[in-house]
Amino acid sequence: MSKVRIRYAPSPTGKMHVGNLRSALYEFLIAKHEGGDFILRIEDTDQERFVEGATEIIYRTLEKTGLVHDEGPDKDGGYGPYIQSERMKTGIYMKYAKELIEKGQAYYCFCDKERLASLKTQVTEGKEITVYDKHCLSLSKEEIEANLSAGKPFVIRQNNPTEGTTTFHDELYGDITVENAELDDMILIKSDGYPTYNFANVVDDHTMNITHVVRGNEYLSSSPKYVRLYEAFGWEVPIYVHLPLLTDENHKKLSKRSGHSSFEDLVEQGFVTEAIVNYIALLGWSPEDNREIFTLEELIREFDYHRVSKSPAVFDMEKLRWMNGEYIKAMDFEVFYEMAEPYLKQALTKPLNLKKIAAMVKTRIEVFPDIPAMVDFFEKLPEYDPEMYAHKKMKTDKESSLQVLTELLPLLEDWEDYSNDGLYGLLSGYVEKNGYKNGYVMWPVRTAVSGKQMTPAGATEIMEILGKEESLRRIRKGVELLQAALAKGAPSGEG
RNA sequence: GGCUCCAUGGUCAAGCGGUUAAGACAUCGCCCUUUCACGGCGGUAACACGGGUUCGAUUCCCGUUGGAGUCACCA
Repeated sequence: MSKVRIRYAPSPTGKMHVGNLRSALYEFLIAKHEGGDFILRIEDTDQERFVEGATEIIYRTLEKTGLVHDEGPDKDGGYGPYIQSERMKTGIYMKYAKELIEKGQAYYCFCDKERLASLKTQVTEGKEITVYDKHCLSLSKEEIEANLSAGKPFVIRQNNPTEGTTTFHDELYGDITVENAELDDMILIKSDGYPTYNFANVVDDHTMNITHVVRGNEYLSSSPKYVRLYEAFGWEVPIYVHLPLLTDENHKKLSKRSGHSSFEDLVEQGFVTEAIVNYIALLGWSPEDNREIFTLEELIREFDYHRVSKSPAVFDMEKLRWMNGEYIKAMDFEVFYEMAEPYLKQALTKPLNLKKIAAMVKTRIEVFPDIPAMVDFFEKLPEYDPEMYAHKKMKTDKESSLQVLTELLPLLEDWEDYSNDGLYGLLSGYVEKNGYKNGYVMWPVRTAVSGKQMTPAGATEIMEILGKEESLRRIRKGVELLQAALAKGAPSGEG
């Protein structure tokens, strides 16, 4: 059997949304699992939708995610060109279209927009479809010649039979049969001379020796038409693998048009590339065991496309966040620090020990942008409600907190060792001497030095970062706050 | 609307005739704890419905219902 060759054939129309990326991933994985080649082909036959720079985004994304191609516009493997607009210049599409005309499998069509519009039928509220009526199929050879030499614009259409059925086989979905009468005479060559996706795809896949056509299942219902093209040419039909769709939480297909997030957006939102790849690999495929965390290498080894599911999968941001958190926790600290630093600096400008703070935050975030809101209290004590001092489980209230802080203040003023260990020793000594519970003391201290309900570290760790002066300042502030609150006669906490 | 595909908890999913129907995310509770988090333990929660086939259906077949995709000189 010949070597497996699978292509990823994106259109350069903007950023790569996750559905596109998932297709590329699966195509890459199947090819590599089978020891085959992964080929990049740029499908830019729609001049109107072409977006400047989009091709670069494709290269960049494939490189970042590790989906390195064996052949492509930048890596000729003997099947070039790999960009359809360049292939067109070789005249390949027109040549094959004419071959089909010779065989009676395609025909010139000179119908203008107006006539086509008259064919439109409304099927349901807001939805119109046009089924071509084969009007130009009956044109005589003389009429065609006359039109052509008069320079009349034309397209070339596929000539599908109106009786019988066509069947094609998909590796996942099995045999799919449709009535030929359902097959529209789709356009192969547009009036601007460019081929349509439908045609270029078949010609290129054949001439580039593609063995497995792997693509989204939005193509499932039009595949019989492609199969007819292969058969019309007398070419071998490739192995088809249609992938289940990725949808949003409303179960609608992910698409650029609907503004669904692209790979680049996710990276901007603080997701790690490896986590994104890992997560989308699991959307529509599962391994034999229960494992969920995979490197690309491991995916290549495990990825058996027969285990790809047939039903669509919802892209769940929550689970991606979880997985991203797992990747962050497992990350080497230096790597993590490099990525976290900009977010730390976003909230912190004072000379603080950023590495220590980074270490605190590493196991507690899911995405990097979680960082600023978690550490901003180091920079500046936020305004806070004295009610925060009351905590049921710690058995603290405003009175007890005031007492603890007041008693602690002189001890802390005399204390010089503001290391975490030193401070913890001091505080636990105080706890022990008075027969308190840890939390009874730690809670009010932590509240005073952070002014937050939630912090990424305990009281003494925070004080170590803050230093003596700032810690004392914040505790005095806490005392003031509590005195003021109690003087107002506000009811104390539940206790 | 025609055609095509799909159908296990809120989500991702295992299961491929006989199971107490896995696991993960989310959610809830408990434990641990210098709060939260992390970690540990546990709970709630699913085979869409109706017919067959079979000794026996989540699993096979048919229908119903539901959902999705597609019906362009876009890919």
